[in-house]
Amino acid sequence: MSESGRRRPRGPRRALTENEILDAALSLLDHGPNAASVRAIAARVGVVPNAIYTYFPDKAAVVDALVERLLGEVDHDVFADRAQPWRDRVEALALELRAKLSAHPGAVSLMVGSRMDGPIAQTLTERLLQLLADAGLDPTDAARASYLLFVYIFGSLVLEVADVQQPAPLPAEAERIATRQLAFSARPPDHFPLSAAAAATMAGYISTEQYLWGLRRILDGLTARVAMGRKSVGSGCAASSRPGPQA
Amino acid sequence: MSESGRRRPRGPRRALTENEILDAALSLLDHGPNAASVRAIAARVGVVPNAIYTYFPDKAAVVDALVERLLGEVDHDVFADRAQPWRDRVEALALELRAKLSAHPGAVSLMVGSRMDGPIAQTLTERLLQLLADAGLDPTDAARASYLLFVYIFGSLVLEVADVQQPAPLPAEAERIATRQLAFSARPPDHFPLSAAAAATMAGYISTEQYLWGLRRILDGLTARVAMGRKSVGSGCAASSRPGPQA
DNA sequence: TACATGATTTGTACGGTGTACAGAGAACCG
DNA sequence: CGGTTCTCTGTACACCGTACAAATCATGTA
Repeated sequence: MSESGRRRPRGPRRALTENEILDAALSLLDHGPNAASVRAIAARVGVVPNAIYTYFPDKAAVVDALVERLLGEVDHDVFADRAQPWRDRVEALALELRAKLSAHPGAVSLMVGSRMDGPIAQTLTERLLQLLADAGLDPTDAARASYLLFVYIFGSLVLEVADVQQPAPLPAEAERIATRQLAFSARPPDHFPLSAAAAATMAGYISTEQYLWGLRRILDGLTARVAMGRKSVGSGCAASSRPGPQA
Repeated sequence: MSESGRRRPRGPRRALTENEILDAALSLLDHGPNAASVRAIAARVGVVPNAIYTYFPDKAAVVDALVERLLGEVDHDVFADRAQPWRDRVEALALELRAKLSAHPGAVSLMVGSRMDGPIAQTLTERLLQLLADAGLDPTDAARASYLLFVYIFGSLVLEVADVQQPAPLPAEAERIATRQLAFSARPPDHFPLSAAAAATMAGYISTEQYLWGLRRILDGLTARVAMGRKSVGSGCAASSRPGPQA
């Protein structure tokens, strides 16, 4: 509606688009969270630093837009498919978010402190609420549960990228686990017997397996609440043909 | 043991202690996460900036020490009391951590990216593992559960401090809720009906009540797993492969 | 007592950051 | 055409973390 009467603005044509700037920022972020300075971005797209401020009011706006763009890349296919079991849908969303965001560790570091309340984030929230309603949660519980899931997903990501200080893209999962394994077993075992004993598991903290384990415990907690009260959500055990969580 | 043979080092007496530096940093952090620059800290304690580097190798070390100190302030009374019900102990820890850390929002922002693997953090982990063992979890599950809880507690804190961009100490909880309430209800309700309907609950996201609600769902999830015999756990039997008709 | 030693503190300096501000140039309008 | 309005450039400022060398000082030893 406000699109139709669009006329070219007064000045010269812009040399860039917002997306080119975000592209540059994103690729720079793979060299560390601090690598995406305004100057570096500008150099990357071939303008002087201050030209960036014609596209975004300040750097925070660049970060916000970047986060929105990454969120926009998540695949809604399974997540939004109300014919699928709801647990599978949550897992699909969680895995998608992790995949899309942890592919750019620097961006995750930056998004801490971002408000994440753009339209795409809102859409994701809305869909998640829908999903939880499908699962039988009343609106209040659905709202609380959506925040709980958000905290879990986001918290996992933050801790995961904090774990590696490397600028480069995250090393392979197996390698990171081995590194942590070493670090843990180097700790004095007499002072922390349980930690030492759990070293193997703890070394594997940062892994898709642990991520899903935690997510499933949360879903169990939400399910338990539904099962024992509220509506009697009839029958249909999802039983997702997934392999048992035991490794 | 290595303390006994301690002799004064060669040079002049140090003008400060590490703790004074941390005090200064902590009080500066109440004016925003960026307010605790090396220069500002130095000015606060009355030395030239570079003097700080005699006490800490770099700024990251200051942050690490600060985080350790905050963690050291948590009260272990209930948390470590094995006579108490284990859920109460977890809640006590969670509330203590939130209280101690969210009292300094700037510090929370800084601790993102900190490794949090100092001796005090280790002690907390060890105690948490002990607690979960008391709850009946086998060592592997206890390790996973401890990380899950850590993610939840830490993620909640990060999102909470990100929610207010204010430098000052966090406003009262009621006030923050009211502000969010307003912001939410300003969103177009036609595009996000569920979000709009859940606005009241969502405005209250950031609250002790929501914090405990989520924590209890997680504990429920862990408990369910213990209750039904941990090996064979299929999944919480989740229902709803067929969503109800459109809302 | 005198001196060498070594840690502490200072001063200066470098390269980096985000961004405010003034001006040059290009595209549109009347 | 002149005027308006936008984009991009150049310069500049205040701040950041910290490397480096010189100055200061309390000690251990001669």
